[in-house]
Amino acid sequence: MPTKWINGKKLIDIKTWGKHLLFVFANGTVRVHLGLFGDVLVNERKKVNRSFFLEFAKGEINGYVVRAEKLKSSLEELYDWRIDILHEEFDPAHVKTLLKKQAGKTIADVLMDQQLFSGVGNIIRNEALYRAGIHPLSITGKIPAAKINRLIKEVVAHSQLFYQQLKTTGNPEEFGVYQQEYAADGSQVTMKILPKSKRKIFFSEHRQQLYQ
DNA sequence: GTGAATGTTAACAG
DNA sequence: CCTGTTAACATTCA
Repeated sequence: MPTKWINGKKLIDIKTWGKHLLFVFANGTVRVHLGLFGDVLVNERKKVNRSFFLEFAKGEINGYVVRAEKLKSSLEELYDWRIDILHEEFDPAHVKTLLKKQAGKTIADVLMDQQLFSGVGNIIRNEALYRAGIHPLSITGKIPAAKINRLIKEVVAHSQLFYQQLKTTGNPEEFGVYQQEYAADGSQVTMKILPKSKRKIFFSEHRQQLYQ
């Protein structure tokens, strides 16, 4: 990534939007995405080459196996914080209006759509659906409103929990359904590989209702 | 050594 | 042109 434009500029702010990590400078913003294997370390280095770094008078930020690029437009233009599941501006009502346009898709696909639920990944998808009692292959438009409300609540609650666990212990606690043989309630877990994304979904036939 | 894993996107096929 | 599929990226752990 060309970094000349940052040289000598002051880092004003660090923001996040879903899985995007944003370093804000007066003359532009750098977006860093960790993908599957990425790491960002502060005042620490690994042996392998950094794919991104910021060096300050005191201290440095190092990115490994990350994609970094300068944003082509302003933050306001690119990011709507009403759909960022960990942001204070997260707006369930707004998300629900967006959901109406996705009525025909499965809820598993919709949950991973970063333009609806920015920040949801495969673990949170599986865990939130289990907690909400919704089968991942349910058709979004067929799910009762109360269940959708519950799901949105669980998405936020689980991502907050996940974040706290990673922050304190560095590891997620035991999952309720993800990569489990038996779910938290003791019921048998089924695993399926989604056709398009090839990602694995885990669910309990017993506890998660299929709406179709 | 093998395979799979918290993700996204470019390239390609039809 | 639109939709869907595959490959690529490159690391760590079991």
